[in-house]
Amino acid sequence: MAKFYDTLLGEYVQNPWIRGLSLDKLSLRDFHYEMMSYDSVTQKKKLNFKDVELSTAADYSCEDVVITNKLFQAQKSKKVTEIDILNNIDLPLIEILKTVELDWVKVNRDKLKEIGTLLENELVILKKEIFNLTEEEFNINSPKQVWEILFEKLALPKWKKTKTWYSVSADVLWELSHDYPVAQLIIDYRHYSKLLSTYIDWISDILDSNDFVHTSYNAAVTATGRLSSTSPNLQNIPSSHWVAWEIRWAFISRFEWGTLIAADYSQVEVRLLAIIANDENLLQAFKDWKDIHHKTAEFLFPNQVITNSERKIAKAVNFGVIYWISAFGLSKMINISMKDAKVYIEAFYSSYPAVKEYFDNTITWCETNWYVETYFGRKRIIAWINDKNAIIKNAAKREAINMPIQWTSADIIKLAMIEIQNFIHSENLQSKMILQVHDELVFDVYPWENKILAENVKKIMESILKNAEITLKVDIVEWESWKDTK
DNA sequence: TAGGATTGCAA
DNA sequence: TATTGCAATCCTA
Repeated sequence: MAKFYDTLLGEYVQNPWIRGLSLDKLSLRDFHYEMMSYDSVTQKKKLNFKDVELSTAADYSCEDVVITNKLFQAQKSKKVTEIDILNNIDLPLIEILKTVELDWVKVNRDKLKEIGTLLENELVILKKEIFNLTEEEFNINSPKQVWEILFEKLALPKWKKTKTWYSVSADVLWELSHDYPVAQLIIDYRHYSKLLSTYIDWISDILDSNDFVHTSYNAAVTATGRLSSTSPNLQNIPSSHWVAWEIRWAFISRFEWGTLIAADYSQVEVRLLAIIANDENLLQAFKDWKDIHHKTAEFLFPNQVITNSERKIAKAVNFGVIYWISAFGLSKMINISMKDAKVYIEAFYSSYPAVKEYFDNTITWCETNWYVETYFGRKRIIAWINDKNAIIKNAAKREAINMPIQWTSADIIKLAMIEIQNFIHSENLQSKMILQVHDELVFDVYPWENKILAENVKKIMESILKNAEITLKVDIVEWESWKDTK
C-alpha cells in the first residue's frame, strides 16, 4: 500500500482516454473554478517567478494545495473500482520511476559524434548523386519540393494522396525505386537524415556535463496503460539497421568494467492471448517451447516446408490478430494480396478456435456491459461499442479486443519493475534499472553483480503471472560498454 | 513565432 | 481498412 496519493493517477485510472488531466482543467471541470495561470502571475513572463510579489506567489501556491486536496477528497469518496490497481500498481510505480529517472543514462559522447560525422559524410555523397539525377538542386527534406521534382519535373507515376498533394512517403518511393534509382537515393538520404537529427544531434544537445541523459517518464498519458518517455524519447531508439545499432552501442555503463543487461519479454502479447483466451493449441505450442511464429506457419501452410518467408507471414498474422487486423490491413503490411490475407486470417482462427470464440464473447460482453477488463481487473469503458456508425463501432470493437491484452502486458512490466527495484534495494546492489521500453528493461550493471541481477530479474519477470497455465518468457542479453570492446 | 502537415522511429 | 507514443522539418499564418 502506497503511503501517498496522486490525484492525476486517481483520475487516469478511471478515465485513461481523456487527454490533459492537468490540475487546472480538473478544477474547472469538477469545481467550476478557474485557477490562476502562471502567465497571469508573472504578468505574461515579464517577471521571473522569484520576482513575483510574495503574497501573489503564496496565493498561487496555496491554490494548488487546496485544489489538490479537494480533488483527493472527491476521489476518495467515490467508489473507485480500480482502487486495488491504484494501490498495487500505479501509485507504487511512482517511486520506482523516480529512482529510474534520477539514476539517468550514460552516453558515450565521442561515439555519438563519430556516428554523426559518418552520417554527415554519407549525406553529402547521397545529395550529390541525387542532384546528378534530377539535374537540379532542391531541399530533399521538403516533401513539397520532392513532390515537385519527382512528379512535375520528372513526371514519375503517382498514386497515393495526402490531404494536399501526392504522397512521397517511403512506401511510395520504394515502389518507384524499382524503375527509378533516384527514389532509392531519396529513401536513403531521408533515413540517414532522420537518424542524424533525431538521435545524434538531439541527444548530444541534451547531454549533461557528465554525459548523462535525463529522460522523463509519463505514467498518465497513453490510452493503453503504457509509459511514455520524453526529452529524449528513449523508447524509440532505432534498432533495424547497422547504423541504428551503432547508436544503441553509444549507450554505455557508468561503471568501470560495468555492463548493460537488457531483459525482454518474449512474445508477451501472444502468450497473454493464449492465457486469456485459454486456447488449447496456442497454449500447447508454448508448452512445447515451440517457436510460435513457426508453429502458426505450420497451421497456415499445411504440408509445406516452412522457410523464412512463411514464418514472416505467420509472425505478421500473430501480431495482427491482437489488433483485430483486417484483410486489407494485413495485405498492406506485408505486401500480399487481400485474398491471401483473408485466407491466412481465417486459417489462424480455425487453428486457434478458442481465440475466435474469446473475441466473439468479448465483443458480446462489451456490447451488454459497455466495458472490458484486463487480467488484473482494470476496467475500461468502451463508450462507442453500440454506435450506429459502422466505422466507429468497428474501432470500438478493435479497442475491446486489444485492451485486455495490451493493458495487461503494460501492467505486468510495471509490477515487475516494482519487484525488481525492491530487490535491488533490499540486496544493496549498486546496479541500476535505467530504462523501460514497453516490454523490455535495461540495467546498468556493477561489476560482479551480473549473475545475481540477471538471474533474479528473469525470475521476477517470469513469475508475475502466478497461476497462469503457461509462464512468461524473458530473454536476457548482456553487452559490454563500447569503451571496453573497442 | 506558433501550429498544421508530413514523415518516420519504437514496442 | 492494426494501436500507442515523441519528435524532426518544412512552411504558412
